[in-house]
Amino acid sequence: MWMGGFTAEKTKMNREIRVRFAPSPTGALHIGGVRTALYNYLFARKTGGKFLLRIEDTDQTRFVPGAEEYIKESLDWLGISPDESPWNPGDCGPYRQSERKPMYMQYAMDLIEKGHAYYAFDTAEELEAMRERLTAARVVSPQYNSITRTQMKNSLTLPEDEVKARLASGEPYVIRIKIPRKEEVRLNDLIRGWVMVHSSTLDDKVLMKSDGMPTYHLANIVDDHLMKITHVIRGEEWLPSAPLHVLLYKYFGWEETMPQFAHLPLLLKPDGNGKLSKRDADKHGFPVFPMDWTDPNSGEKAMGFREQGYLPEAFLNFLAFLGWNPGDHREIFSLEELIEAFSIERIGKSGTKFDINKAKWYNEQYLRAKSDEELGAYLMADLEKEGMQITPEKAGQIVHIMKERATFPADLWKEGKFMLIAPTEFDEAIASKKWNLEAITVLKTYTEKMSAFEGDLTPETAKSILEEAAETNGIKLGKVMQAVRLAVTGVGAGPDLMAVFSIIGKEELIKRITFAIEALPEQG
RNA sequence: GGUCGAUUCGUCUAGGGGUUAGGACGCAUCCCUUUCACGGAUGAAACACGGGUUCGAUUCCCGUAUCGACUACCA
Repeated sequence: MWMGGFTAEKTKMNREIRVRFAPSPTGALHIGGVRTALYNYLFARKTGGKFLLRIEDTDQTRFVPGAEEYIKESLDWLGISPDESPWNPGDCGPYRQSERKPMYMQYAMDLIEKGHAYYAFDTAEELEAMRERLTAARVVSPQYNSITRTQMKNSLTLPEDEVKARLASGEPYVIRIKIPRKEEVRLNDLIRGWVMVHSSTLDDKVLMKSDGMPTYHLANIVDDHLMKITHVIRGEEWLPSAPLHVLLYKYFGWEETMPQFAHLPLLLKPDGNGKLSKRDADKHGFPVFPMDWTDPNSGEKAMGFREQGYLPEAFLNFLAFLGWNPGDHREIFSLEELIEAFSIERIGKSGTKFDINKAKWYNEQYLRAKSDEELGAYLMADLEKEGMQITPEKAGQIVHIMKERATFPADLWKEGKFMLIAPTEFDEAIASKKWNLEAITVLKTYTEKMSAFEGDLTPETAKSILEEAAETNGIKLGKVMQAVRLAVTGVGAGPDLMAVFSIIGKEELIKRITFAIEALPEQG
């Protein structure tokens, strides 16, 4: 007896840590779900445990084809693939609840035998009538509970013979949990501390549906137990039903191995209030899903972070900091560093508003850290789509001067195309201010000197020739620089001009300048 | 309505009985520079309110307000 508590603790502590991510395949995986998966993954890696994925598809009416593949691909893209899953099963399969269907009824029956659950035969209409009656009587929360169940059609009110007859006749029924009238239910949440709820505020939730499938409540307890889950890390929206789950563990006699709970703060809209939704994405023009998604039923499209040009490591870093921080001032974390620094204790309690600016900033940081070779490959791929080709060397040179000003890989081409395609139009505001006789004179001299130049056009040689051209005409280089840029690029802003010249090359440079002088009328 | 939860700059947050309340994003100014960007520097910007407890509260307690989640044979 005196050792009881000790052994229980010991048993608990010696168990291998196992956590799970349990999404429903009802559509694209929401960013909040991705964060939940990430925290589960980090916790498992940090503790040397296992990260499993279980598909919660007990609602067959909400099944969406492709959703499961979407979940898998999203996690793979981010590099946080589960150790055990439907497509990579371990010893606790199956990993789809629909495939576990035969397992649940015996547990529901166990509860009935113990007197913690009962059959109910009420139709949807009868339930609706009950709610209306209660609402009319100004009952604060109309629900199927210890009081109202005495007036409903269930195995608690019906004679035993009739219950048997109804069951035998194949009449549809559900199995409900019998919530005790007076009991304090408490749980120690890893993030929120002690949460206490009185059982009188709970209702007799359905455990087995009339289609023979369990509800989430039954299935998640049975499966977590069978899959030896030690920690349930999930969204805050589950907090209100957590006491029900605690009660179920107790009634099954599984208290000793009941997982610890950690309810994550919600991801909120960037403006106003409320949970982040697809509507916000459409409204603000940023994604809330990891990847593009087209709903197979409605045809509705949603954009993804991946297709928008977010790098997986940047997205991951951003996501990790939505509700968690390492406690110091570091901001940039690789997946390995996140694992090293992660702890549930440092997850915040309050909801987190979604700020796409921060996501962009992270992307810029990671983009700049990439090598010219890697980014050059991006650029070459983009160019190929346009039917153009350049050497890896040239691609490397271009991205080298472009990456400081890009947010997404696609910007490399979008913002840098002027280096491969000559301008046909010129920024009028710059032209009217800077395109004058002095500039034209210098540019003419420059093309002459450039034609005569034999050798490597490096940023340095390009510059010294330009300086000579200005000096020859007794003009200060700074005065005409903007015009020179305009002539070659068509615009007034961009990366270091001499580096651009070196990339463009001598022949093209002369062509562009000559064209500009012909095309642009001299201003005052 | 009920139950549960949350509340530090605009946003993400650190901190915690005595601090000039720290950092990051964004914003502004300046520097660098041939422009823009990068980078650097500087600046504006916060403890929801009211009561306690205390020598002292942003920090602890209690209320209030606000916001949110949940309240299905959905998860």
